[in-house]
Amino acid sequence: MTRTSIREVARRAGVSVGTVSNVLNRPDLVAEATRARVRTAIEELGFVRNESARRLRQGHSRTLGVVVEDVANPYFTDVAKGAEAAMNADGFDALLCTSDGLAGKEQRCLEFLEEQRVSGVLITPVDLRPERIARLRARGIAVVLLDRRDSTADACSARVDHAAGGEIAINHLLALGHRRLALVTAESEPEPCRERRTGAERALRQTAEASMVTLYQPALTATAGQHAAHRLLDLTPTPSAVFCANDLLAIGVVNELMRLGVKVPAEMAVMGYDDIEFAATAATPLTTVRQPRHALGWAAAEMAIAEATDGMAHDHQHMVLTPDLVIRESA
Amino acid sequence: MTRTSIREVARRAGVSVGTVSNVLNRPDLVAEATRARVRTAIEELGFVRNESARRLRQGHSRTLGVVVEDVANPYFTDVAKGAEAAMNADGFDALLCTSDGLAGKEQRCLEFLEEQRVSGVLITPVDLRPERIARLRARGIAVVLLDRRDSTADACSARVDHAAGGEIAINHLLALGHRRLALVTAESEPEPCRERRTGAERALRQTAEASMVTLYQPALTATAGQHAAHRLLDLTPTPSAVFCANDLLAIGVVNELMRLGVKVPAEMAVMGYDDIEFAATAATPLTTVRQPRHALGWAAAEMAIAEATDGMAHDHQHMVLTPDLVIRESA
DNA sequence: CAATGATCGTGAATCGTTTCAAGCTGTGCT
DNA sequence: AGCACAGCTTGAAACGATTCACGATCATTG
Repeated sequence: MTRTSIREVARRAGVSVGTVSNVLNRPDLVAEATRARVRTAIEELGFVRNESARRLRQGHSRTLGVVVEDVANPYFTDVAKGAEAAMNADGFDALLCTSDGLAGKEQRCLEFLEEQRVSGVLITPVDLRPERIARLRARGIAVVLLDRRDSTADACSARVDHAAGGEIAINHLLALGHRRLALVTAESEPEPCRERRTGAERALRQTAEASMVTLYQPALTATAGQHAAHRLLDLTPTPSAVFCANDLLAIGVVNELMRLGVKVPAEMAVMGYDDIEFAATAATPLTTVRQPRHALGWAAAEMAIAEATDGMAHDHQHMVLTPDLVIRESA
Repeated sequence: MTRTSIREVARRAGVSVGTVSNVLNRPDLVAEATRARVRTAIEELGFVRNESARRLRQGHSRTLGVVVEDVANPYFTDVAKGAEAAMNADGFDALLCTSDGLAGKEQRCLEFLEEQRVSGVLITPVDLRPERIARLRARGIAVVLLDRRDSTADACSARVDHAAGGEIAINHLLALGHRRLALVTAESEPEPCRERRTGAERALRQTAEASMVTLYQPALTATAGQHAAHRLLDLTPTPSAVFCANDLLAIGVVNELMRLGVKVPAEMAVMGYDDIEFAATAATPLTTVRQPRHALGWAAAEMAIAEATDGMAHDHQHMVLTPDLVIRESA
């Protein structure tokens, strides 16, 4: 409980507090000998600087918040990891928060981050209205929207071109000769999923005799995918290929089809979207559209840091990364 | 950038700063009318209290750190979620950090948390020596070891009885009539995995004619499981049942076996350990040993909060939760 | 009416840093 | 010697909250 402050260190090293602070922050200003003396004092006392005091004095922190929809979702954790790596590389710390897809919790996360006086926030918004973004920015907090297009918003954004991703997927299936297609997505169609569908529909229009039926499931989970498999088989005519809005759904579909004795891809081709770790190791390794998750997080973090550093003189950037096709065995 | 402080709020509401602080922290001490006036001032100015100043003054924070080995691992995120839920319920905030299994990063996480003056830390230690624990506790930081037995350590701990889990798994396989067993685990056998093996071996000894060969894989991943599948088939005699140290491995094994045309569980039964979300939706739904992850995190958080609150008068607790068998189809 | 409490508010001290103007040395130059 | 200057160091003033001893007000009561 011995609260060791910079003051004790100073006394022990026989210098002033200002000097200790300099050793900590601008060591080059301090003479070699003094520096060493202070360093050993710090060591001996086991001093750890009080970040709160530091922040209070400086008025801001080298800390950025990352608000994701669900920490238990590998997609988000990969993005978060990319973001954290970029932040660490620039000497920033990351504060990871989950909104659990709840507007209320998202709100609480943002308040928490505001109280911490973070200098920026990366967020996959569940219910972030323009005025809330404006409020954050008015406080001098850089905001980068993750994976949301909302270009009207007064903030930077980093996203993946999901429409292109949807096109890529459908074009692949069409190239394989499939004409009766199905799309499985979620009822509460999140923006990225809608874009994928838009891209898919756009690609479909290029080929006259191709058709696509859309199935809405309650969630983007493997369980939902399993149910979708049954609905797919009930369809007449049965589609020969399915594009799932994410890998979780696709894995559920593939596994359930295999259980039901339907051969993938011979009797039904299945494509996913995301390329999560499991995609490679599904019952039938999943052909999917890879999102550059780590790169997305990294880029977003860099943008936030740039905005936080530039201060006022800042033009919002809208970065768009393009996903790519990963061909495995399911299609 | 308008840094609104309690001072501006006070001026606007025509009261002293002390009163504003009281409205924030002990509203019952403030007369109805004043309270309302202050509240609207806060609202109008969009005031958000500066947590750093608060912490600095109070000397501690209602914040706990959670250091996990890998945020991208659903097991840890589930535990973390349980912990966060418990903390929020008690008005604490959680700071989630990843050590990525690296001693160096773990060290950095702990320093970060110390600088934040958290009042407690839940940690799945990768390389946490007693002196480091002592150091944390000397600073008045409660420490709860997650999922590590190390009862010699001067800290609370919350863990799952993995030996019991191992026994449960093997007993289930034995009860099904299997006699030639295999165990797949990781080369760098983490403590929980070693315990599972110990329990498995203990259970095995009860049945005279049963044998078990142990396969070490480079990691606890689905990919490693796929490789393991091949090694299993190369064994003579081929085992009739496999117990994998975690579900990821088991999923890899199941999927690869299915690909190779080996029927699960008819030709080879497979059991996992953890009961992650995917376990239920694997090619063959996985029979596994469920760990009470959420409860583990919750319990650990409660212990940390208790220790942080009790202060000195505190006896370390060692909580042990028992896992249970989840029978699906793979065994 | 004076004394007693209860109820509210006040304002200064404090937490541990960072920052910066100013001071102190010692060296080199004229 | 006198001066300029660089290199170090100092010490006090912030930062924005909380806390607490102390006033102020007012109703109650003997």
